[in-house]
Amino acid sequence: MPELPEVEVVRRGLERGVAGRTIAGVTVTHPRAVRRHLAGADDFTARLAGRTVAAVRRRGKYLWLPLDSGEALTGHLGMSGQLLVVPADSPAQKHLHVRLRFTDADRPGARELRFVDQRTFGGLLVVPDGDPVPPLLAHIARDPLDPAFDDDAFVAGLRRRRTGVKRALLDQTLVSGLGNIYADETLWRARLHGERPTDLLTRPAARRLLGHARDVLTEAIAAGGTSFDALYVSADGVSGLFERSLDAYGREGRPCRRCGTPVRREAFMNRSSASCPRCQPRPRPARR
DNA sequence: CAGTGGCCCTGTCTGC
DNA sequence: TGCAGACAGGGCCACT
Repeated sequence: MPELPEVEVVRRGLERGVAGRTIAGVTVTHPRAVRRHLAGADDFTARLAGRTVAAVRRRGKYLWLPLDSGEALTGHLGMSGQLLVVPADSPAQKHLHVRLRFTDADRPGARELRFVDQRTFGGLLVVPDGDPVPPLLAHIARDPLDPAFDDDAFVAGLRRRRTGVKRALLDQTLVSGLGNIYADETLWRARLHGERPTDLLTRPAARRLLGHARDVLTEAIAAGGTSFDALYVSADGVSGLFERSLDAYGREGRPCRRCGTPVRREAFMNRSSASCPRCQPRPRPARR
């Protein structure tokens, strides 16, 4: 479940592995992987051949590779997507969908870029680049680790909404990078139930919430991300170690690390939320 | 217009 | 043993 920390770890791996290299050719073996490239797989391939990767950038959970053509190879990992930099002669992964070979492919030990995705929620496409982001991503808010993130605008935007705080944290147009794991972790640290109404949060509480989000994202990056299974690995195939630091997510029934009360699990938006019943009491039903 | 819910996918696990 | 169903869930879009 790649969220900001996992995507950032992948970005760093790609920066080391493919920045500055020139694409020799591309093979799409599963058309669904490029379904968001509306002009089709052939057009996708044609726009990449011969282009040099200038950099590797990220906003929220999106990655993009600016090219020397003024376009950008853009990708989202969805739930199970992987971008791997592996030896060009290594065996194909089970769910290998796209391969990018580089112009140094004839050199011994040459590595290529592979997009592997079991659940096919992720995908790649080529779009016009832009500053600070491709227009395609203009609706994605900055993430809390972005130096240009506007804390005051976040606090105001959060309190202006009329919804639950977890929904707001997951809304990538308000703040990007958080998914179910890090939203639950942020709420646990902030001692807030996810259904607390956003418009009733005080400014200091909203600011503390943001601080906790920043902390958990930063710590998770340092740990290499969270890997529950083999579905998330870095570009070099390494699993992250943050799972052992999780306080809420995936800890249903186990004692809260703060107060010992068993962590609860509740249905939420066709998925689930984990929280401490004592540290994070449900809001009173009566409101307004 | 903001908020909400459905849908897309496949592998793994659980229950009957 | 086998099969059906639940579950994992980010982003987009339709609907209210």
